[in-house]
Amino acid sequence: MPVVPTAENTSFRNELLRALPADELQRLRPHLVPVTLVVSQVLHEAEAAIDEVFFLESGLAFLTADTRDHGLVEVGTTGRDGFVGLPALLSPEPFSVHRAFVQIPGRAHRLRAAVLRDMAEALPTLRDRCLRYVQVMLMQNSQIAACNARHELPERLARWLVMSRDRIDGDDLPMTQEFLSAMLGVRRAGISVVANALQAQGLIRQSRGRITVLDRAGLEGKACTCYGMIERNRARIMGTSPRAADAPPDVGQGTRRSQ
Amino acid sequence: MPVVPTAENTSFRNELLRALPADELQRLRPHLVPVTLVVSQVLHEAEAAIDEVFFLESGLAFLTADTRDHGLVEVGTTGRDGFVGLPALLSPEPFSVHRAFVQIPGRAHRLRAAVLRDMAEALPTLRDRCLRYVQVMLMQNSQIAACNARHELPERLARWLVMSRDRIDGDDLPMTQEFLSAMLGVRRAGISVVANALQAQGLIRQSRGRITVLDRAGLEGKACTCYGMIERNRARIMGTSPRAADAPPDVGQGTRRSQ
DNA sequence: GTCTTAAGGTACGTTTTCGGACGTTCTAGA
DNA sequence: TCTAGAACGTCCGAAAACGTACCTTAAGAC
Repeated sequence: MPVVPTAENTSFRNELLRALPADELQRLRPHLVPVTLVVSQVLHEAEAAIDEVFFLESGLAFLTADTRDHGLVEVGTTGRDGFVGLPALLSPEPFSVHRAFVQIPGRAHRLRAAVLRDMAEALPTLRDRCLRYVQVMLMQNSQIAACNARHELPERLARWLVMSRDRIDGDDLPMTQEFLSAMLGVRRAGISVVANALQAQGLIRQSRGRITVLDRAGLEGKACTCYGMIERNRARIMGTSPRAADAPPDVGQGTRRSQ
Repeated sequence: MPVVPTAENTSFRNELLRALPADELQRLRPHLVPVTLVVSQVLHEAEAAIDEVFFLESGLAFLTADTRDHGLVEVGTTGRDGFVGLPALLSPEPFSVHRAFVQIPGRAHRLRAAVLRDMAEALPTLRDRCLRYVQVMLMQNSQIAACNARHELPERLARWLVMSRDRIDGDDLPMTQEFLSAMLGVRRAGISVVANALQAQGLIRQSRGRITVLDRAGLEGKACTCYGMIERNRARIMGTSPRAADAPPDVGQGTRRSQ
């Protein structure tokens, strides 16, 4: 995704922060605290107040909803394409419905929720990018809802792997079958069978607690249509080009930045 | 449904509008166009621009996501507890990912998307209430995603009926089994079996194209935990009391707010 | 090197839902 | 009043996923 680096934004890899003009970044920067994200770190506990939000630079975080009787299920994924702590933008006493935790370690910029709220008030581009990301998450959540209701495990797993792979550097996904089964809301044994099928086709390679994507395009071919829906809509909402390997050079939507 | 809108009867039934102070309402009112919502009316087409948003006064609208290969699935429900057209608040060229349509006829106030955007800029309470509702939809979407992945049809249908019932006047839900099956993403035959079981237990009564809730509390008892999660979180986000049967007083037909 | 344990492969019967079909009943319109 | 079609109840075999269990294997601790 070629974004021309300027003197101000070169240090950021987060896609929301990279989109900010120099003056906004200057206002925001003093409040950003660089932090390291470690595996299993909980960014927000479910049904707890949100004091700080996180703009990811690398690594991957998952949001899970609780069913009470049947464990947690993944409802959203955030990498450096967004930030964790959407409610900070949406209400004055923000609290997280979901549990947000780190699965793939990395770095982030931490920011007090109240500061983000104030800053979004003052900085139009920041607000625009963040609210667009809210819309992305709305879309992602609901597509996952439809996907969970309609599509079968092989397609869902493939979609999930591609989406995760898209949001990180490299092809290694450090996650166990146990973890995948929890995220998709199925049995571990089911993941085992499907993952072996994908491996037999040469699309992934499994080792213990790690899955390596060998053929991203092939894997995308196995994924359900939801992958394409999510990526296309995400690109349209954010005003960027889709990630898909075979994507045509999409004629930019309104607020396409120069490149 | 004879509602007589006298010139003085300007009080709103929409919960977002009811929460506005007099001055904000006065600013907003000239832009509100009262409209009638008829069955099957499409408020927003999927993947199309949003020109107008709708604050429902009565009736019920559903949002559906498209799976491409397996039809539409319900991902959200809006009655007079909210408004249809969230993206109007989130981006300058709003477009709807979902198809939004009317299932239960009623009335609404129509508003140009651009006007809502401008008004939300100027009117703090309006913005607050609407953004809170965005958070409610985020929460609702993701709980439905988890529910679709984990819970079985009987519980999901019960939840769905109670949630719909909560958002309208009375106990009659004008919808066919065919429709219900599409919303929940299952076969019609499955709905038939489960609905008959609920009827045998005296919780609902079915006629052609209509389901009457006979025992709301009993039906809630059959619903999965997601009902409680959604209602509790909705109340917390909006700052109102939960709708549940055992809730404290001030809950009659929906949540009454005084200003 | 050994030991411990988490991670993963596989198998069993069972339950749920599927896809499809057919017949019945009610309702709207000719 | 009659009729076509929508709405619904029911049934079938098939497929998917379930819950559970047992065993093997690899990685890390000592």
